[in-house]
Amino acid sequence: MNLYQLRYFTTLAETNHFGKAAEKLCIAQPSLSHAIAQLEAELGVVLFERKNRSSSLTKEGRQFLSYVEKALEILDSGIQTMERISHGEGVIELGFLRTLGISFIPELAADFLREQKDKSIRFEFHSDTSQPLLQGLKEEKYDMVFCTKIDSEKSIEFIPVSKQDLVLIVPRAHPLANRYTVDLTETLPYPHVYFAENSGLRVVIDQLFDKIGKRPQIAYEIQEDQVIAGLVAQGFGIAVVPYMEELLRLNVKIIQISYPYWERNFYMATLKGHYLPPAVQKFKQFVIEKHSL
Amino acid sequence: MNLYQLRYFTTLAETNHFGKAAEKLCIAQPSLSHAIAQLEAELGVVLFERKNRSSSLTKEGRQFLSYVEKALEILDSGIQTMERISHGEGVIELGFLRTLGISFIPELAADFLREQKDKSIRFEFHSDTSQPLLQGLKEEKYDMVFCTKIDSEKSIEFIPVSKQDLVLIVPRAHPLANRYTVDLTETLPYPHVYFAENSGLRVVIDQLFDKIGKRPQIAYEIQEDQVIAGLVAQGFGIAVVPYMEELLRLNVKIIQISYPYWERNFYMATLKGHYLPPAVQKFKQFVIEKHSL
DNA sequence: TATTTTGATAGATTTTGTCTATGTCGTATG
DNA sequence: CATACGACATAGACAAAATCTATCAAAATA
Repeated sequence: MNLYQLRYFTTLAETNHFGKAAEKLCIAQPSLSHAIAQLEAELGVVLFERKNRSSSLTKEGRQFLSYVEKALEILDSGIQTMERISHGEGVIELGFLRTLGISFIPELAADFLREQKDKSIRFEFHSDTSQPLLQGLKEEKYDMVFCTKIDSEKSIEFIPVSKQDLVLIVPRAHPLANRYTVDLTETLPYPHVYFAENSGLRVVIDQLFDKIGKRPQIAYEIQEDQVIAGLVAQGFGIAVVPYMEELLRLNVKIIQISYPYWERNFYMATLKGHYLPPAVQKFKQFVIEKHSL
Repeated sequence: MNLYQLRYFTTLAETNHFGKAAEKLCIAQPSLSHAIAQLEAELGVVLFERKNRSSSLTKEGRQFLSYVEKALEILDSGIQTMERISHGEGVIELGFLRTLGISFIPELAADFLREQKDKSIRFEFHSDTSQPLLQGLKEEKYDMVFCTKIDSEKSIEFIPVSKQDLVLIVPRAHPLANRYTVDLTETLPYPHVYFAENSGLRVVIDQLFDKIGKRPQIAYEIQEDQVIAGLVAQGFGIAVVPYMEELLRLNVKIIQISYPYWERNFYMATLKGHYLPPAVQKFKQFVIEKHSL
């Protein structure tokens, strides 16, 4: 049994006429006769009543038709879906760090969509910390994630796309406010608004202070970097935070940290050697060409 | 696209290994590779991730698989149904006159089923009058009907299978009770229990009385011949009814009608030159061989 | 009875599914 | 580090089958 026979069958069932159906199918009439005869032989059932003026489905033919129509309908919608995907349509499951969700990812996605006029690509956005993101990537929950690098992951391809410095922010009226750079040791006399335990950056900043062998006084512990910045602006303390555009709009002074040096790199991560759906492949190419460092 | 490719696809999706799947499918491994490659080319989508140790479905592959599995399941159940029908299984839609439903049809069906040990043939029974039965036959509502003949129906094949006499029944204590035959004229002095207007036999018996130029006195009008017989047994009148076995068990005397002569023939009717499902064909053959007159 | 219509049949041709043999790539192994 | 092996792809030959054109047979129409 073959698909084309089933397609011929449904067409013939519509027209009830071998000649007309063959014409509709763009084949010769004997081909259709042959195909239907073969189908009937295989099923052991007569599907059409060949009458003098026209043909018509038998009882079994009608019964079989209902199965075939349903099956073909499902199959065709599957084929259609695949063809849409192959033409670049599709959903890109994007994972990223919360920090990147503020401006980098939205701008990147918007840029990409602007360039892809006719294609209908949708993004699904998922923010999390690096560990779960990479786990999700390996489980194919995400097509692509933007996060920090973990060197032990041999099966993942990392392409650098963005970096972020850590800066000190202080209220405008603070003693350190007119400095351009500071050594982290100089911040120790002042109470800090600090990242909370469960925040991704807590570990990083702890390590930074470990390099100078001291920990700061902690006035408040907060998860969100934006909240930290807000508290600093209101004079609740000083803080080490990743640089973000938003800081410029707040009532804080931004000061470079001269020592210890630290730079945080962000990477686009995909499974190494793994097939990427066309839409994802396009997006990856776009990021490499326009936004990689 | 071909059916076999879809079947290969589902098998490969189960094993995730070209070699193993090919073995399961009883084909060579390159054939499978070729078939899948062709499917992928046609859909424009990569369905399998070929990895070093084993293969696995891509995201699109999983999506397509769900469609294909559903479609094949429906198609296969359709094929199975057809194959069962071709092996003689099936439902026979049987239409017949109510009269025949008392003993003739049940006995015929039981005889047939007794002879068809392993086959699972079921009957659907529908009783009606001749006109609607033949109409239903032409509309393929019934596969076969048992009724009286209508000569104008050129598209229907009638095969005689049973006949039935009209007899006079009277209560045991009736003046006519010890007669063996009567002329219908002799029944006119006595009140009749008569078939109602909408009964199939009313016309027939009216015509019978028209032959002697008179109509009887009507005491009661009833549709069902068995109810008529019951009323006669209880002394409500006399009646002309078709002969049935049941009459022997009632408290009535059965008397032949010597004049006018009348005989009612019953026929098995099928659409002329029309394809019959195997189960129906078998039953028709059985009736012709064992029960036709 | 001749003609038209409809579908089946026959034989040639082309397509395509399947096979065997071999190649390539990447991983394990000595 | 080279070799062997496992897993899939590729190439070319062969066989099966789907399509075509031409023709036939049966039934209905004129």
